Amino acid sequence: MEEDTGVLPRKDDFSQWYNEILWRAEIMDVRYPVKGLYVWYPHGFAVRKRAYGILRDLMDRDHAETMFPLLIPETEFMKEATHIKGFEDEVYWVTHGGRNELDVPLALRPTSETAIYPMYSLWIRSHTDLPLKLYQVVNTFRYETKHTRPLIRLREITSFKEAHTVHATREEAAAQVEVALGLYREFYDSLRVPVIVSRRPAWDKFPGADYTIAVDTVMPDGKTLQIGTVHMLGDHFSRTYDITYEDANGEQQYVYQTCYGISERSIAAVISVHGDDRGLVLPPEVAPIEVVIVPIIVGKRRDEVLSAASALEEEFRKAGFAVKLDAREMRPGAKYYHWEMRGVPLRIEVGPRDIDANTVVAVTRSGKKTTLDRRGVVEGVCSILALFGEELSQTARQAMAGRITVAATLEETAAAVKNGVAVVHWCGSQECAEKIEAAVDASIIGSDIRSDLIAVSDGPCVACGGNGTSALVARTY
RNA sequence: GGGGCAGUAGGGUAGCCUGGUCCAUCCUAGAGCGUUUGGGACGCUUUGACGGCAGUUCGAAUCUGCCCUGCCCCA
Repeated sequence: MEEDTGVLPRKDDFSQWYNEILWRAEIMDVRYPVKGLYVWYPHGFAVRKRAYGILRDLMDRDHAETMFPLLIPETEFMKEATHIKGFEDEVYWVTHGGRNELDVPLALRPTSETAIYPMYSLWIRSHTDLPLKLYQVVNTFRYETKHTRPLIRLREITSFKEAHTVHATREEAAAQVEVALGLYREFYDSLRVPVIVSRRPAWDKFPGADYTIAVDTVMPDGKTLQIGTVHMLGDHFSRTYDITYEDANGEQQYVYQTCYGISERSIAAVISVHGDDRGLVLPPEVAPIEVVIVPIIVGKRRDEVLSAASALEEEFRKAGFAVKLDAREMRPGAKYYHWEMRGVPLRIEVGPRDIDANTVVAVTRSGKKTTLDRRGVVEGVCSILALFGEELSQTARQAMAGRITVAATLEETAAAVKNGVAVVHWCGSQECAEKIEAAVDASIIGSDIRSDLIAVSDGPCVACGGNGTSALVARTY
């Protein structure tokens, strides 16, 4: 007997599952012949489009969208020392125009600080120009030497949403960090992806930042995935790029800056957190098709069923749903599997029995079956989808909660990180961090934890016994 | 960064060590025709490949070299 799950590996085998679902659900094609660059299938890109629509709407509340060039002259790129150190090993350089060598090599942006800030220096004159909050959604390039992986570790990040804000004071900039974190929380709430927010250790912060606060989620194999970062840049870059404003007293002052970003790792998170053995499970908010209508065509009532299905489609379309009528010449079961693999949240079935009874059958991606009265079907579907989204949030949240373990000893920590995230007490020293990391084969990913799933407390450092406070230890992507 | 395994049609595999035929093979793959359709339909016909570049050879999926790509494990 063939298994009904088809050929998708079980999600328990997460790595295999992830590799396969990407092409079976038509998210990414890995066969592009350059390492670390992958192709978005239209369906994957449609998910991206909706997710980034949400992100843009959030940013547009008080940021303006812009677009800076991909190429950065070496002379600008090399100005900020710590920033360069963080990126120089993974920068692609354009050295030729045609056959001629360029006088000044051009970097493909690994991130855009060095492209944007020289322009900020020109644009910002007075305190009335502040605050300035811009963002762009662009591709960036990093010559990754580690194992590349679609959507997760890329040489071309195709979907980097980066925001760059400028403020008159350090306090304002610090406040903006909190605003950004709030936006990112909202974004991931919409994607139904639970997150943990924490401050990265000093050695793991963004090159050139005062501090970095990261947004992580936990993948099904227990490793954490960083899916957003917010950086307090202080005045490091403004001193390097000479970004100053004239204050109310007529004095020149350096500005304070922040930057923060989200990439297509957000899509990897949606896929991985919600997907199951049958394929993708998409929250209605990001599903390119929210409702698929499958007509149950039986012999002589074919035309009758098809026109009933078309009428339904039209009704959903008018109500604003992303709806698809699947009128292909296939058996209904084959269509169910097809759309389940692609993550469609709700399937509507209409057949002769429904026409006779004046009903339709609605089945969610989680398998919940409801018979709806044909009249008021749109309202019925609305509430089913809203509930389905809520359930995704709850399920994902519980799954993440189950992967967080408080650990009091190194042995407990080592056991905890095999399943997910360990919460330990840590004194904050790099020496102890290294001890812990060596002992448990995982990394300190952050302290100053902000998560309603984690109670923060003080206690003896798990490595040295000195005064410590809660920190996260995990294996990471 | 280190190590290993692998690339054969849309997908999965055999063949390779030991070079050669008339034909690879399976599929939830493609095209066509017919009968079907409330959880992956069936029959018949048919299409299509050896990752790339060079080399050895009368002849290369198979041998040699280089390159590219993917996956797994370790740092």
